[in-house]
Amino acid sequence: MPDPNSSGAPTPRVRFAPSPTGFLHVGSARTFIFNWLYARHNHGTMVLRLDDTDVERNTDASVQSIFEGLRWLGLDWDEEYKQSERLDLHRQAAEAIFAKGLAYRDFTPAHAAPTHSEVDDHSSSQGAWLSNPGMRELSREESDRRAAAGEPFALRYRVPRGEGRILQFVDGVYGAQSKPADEVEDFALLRSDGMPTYHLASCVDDADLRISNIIRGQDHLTNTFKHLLIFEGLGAQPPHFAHLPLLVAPDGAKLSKRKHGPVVSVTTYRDAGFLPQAFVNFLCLLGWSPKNDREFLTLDEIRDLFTLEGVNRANAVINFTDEDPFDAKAVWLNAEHIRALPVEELSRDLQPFFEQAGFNASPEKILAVTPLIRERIKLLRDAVAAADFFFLDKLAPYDPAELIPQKGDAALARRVLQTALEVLPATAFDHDSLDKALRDAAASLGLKAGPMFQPIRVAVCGRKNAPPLFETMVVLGREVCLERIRQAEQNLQSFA
RNA sequence: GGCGCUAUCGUCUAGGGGUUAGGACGUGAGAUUCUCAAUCUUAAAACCCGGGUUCGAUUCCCGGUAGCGCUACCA
Repeated sequence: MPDPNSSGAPTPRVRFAPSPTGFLHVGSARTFIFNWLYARHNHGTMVLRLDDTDVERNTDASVQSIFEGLRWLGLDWDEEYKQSERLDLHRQAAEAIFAKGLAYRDFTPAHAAPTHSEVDDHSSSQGAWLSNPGMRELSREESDRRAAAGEPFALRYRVPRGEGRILQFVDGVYGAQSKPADEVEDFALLRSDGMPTYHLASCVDDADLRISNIIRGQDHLTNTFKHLLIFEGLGAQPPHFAHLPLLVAPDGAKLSKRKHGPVVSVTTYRDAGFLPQAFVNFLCLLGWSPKNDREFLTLDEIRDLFTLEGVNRANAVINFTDEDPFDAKAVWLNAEHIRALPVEELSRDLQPFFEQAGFNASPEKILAVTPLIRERIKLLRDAVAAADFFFLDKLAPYDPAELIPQKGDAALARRVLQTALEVLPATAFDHDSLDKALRDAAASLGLKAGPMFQPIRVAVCGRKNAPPLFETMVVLGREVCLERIRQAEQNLQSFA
């Protein structure tokens, strides 16, 4: 294994190991991002591993969705594995642990063991469940005999008892962690159908793939003690662990598809017109800080600044409501990234949104429109509503009263439009010429800019709020502008 | 129930034994422009509670409370 570093220090290997039981979750995406940042910051290797040992819940659609999400984020990885293709390895490992006497067969029928809720119900019961009665003590002979007879069993780790053994590790985020082995239950390694559990498969693969740093959600913090035991059973050096604070909903609950809907899926952000770099920027700021008051950051900057020391320990709330599904800060960051994008690039990103809206939008036209709307949109999809009048052949119907400026009446509005109609045919359609011609016209009418431009703006755009008038007229062209102003003038006639 | 983790403005966070507790989003007010947006200025807004330690705690320690996690033959 060649080391690209000249320093001689081993290069870290990290992994992102999603289980394909649903779409790519924003929490998973963040875990992926943090792993990526750690890997790339340290010139290490990023491994993607599909943890698909739960045959019941895995789906191909989910695998597709996860890849789709990851590809959208624009972050790469170096190696790729599927846990389901490594079953033999897991079983061999289980066999080896069993052979060392570090695991035992538990013939208790599945579901016969007390569940969590049952333990809760029996408020009289003290402490945690540690093992099923009798199973740990079964003699090897009897165990072998029952197994040979075909009786189903789960394989459980024989957690050291009564030795006063303290399990410990130093977490990259949470610091020194320790727990008496006596408080760790005899967790399962193999299910009664012979399939490895998450704990086993995960550790075996981490060991086999020589993962040096495990960066994952804090929900695994206490599981780590079990994992330490498995690595020990494997005779492998445990990797370094770092746990990330969880992303939670505004009500403090863990994000879930069932409870919170599509806002937990990264494709929802993509479809709404988030830029991947903005989304990544936002997610990084949830639980991590560069500690220098900077918030708008490029991927390169984040990668350079990223350290585990900058990771926070408290859960982070991602804000959303039914009316407003996106965190305001995410939206703001997106607007910032939109404005930071070169016009050509932004206009390319906008194309699919215009197409989806059914507009006849050529790349040239979009390129011309982009600078006019780029400061007026927060999400890419906002462009459709912001720029519709550039692409529509016929303006959507609007209230002619809109044409009348603040302090004025229909007669004034008509005079403005008529004047524009007289002046425009002889005016060159560039910014400066329009500016001069229209301002001169306003002066001749004894009007200020506001009352002069407003009727024209509404006539041309079909609404009061729009991009700057002259730029807009240039893009629209003389014919369209004249036509729309004529139309507006007529609307006003019938209105008065 | 047991074990663990966490606790600074509404939210994301910086800070740390003595600070006017800093920044950002959002919100209010104002400035500016042909509207909107952007931009600028500005305002309101926080150290969970109780005990220690200390000359002095928001910061360190302990306890409480709350939230979250684990406590599955889910991951």
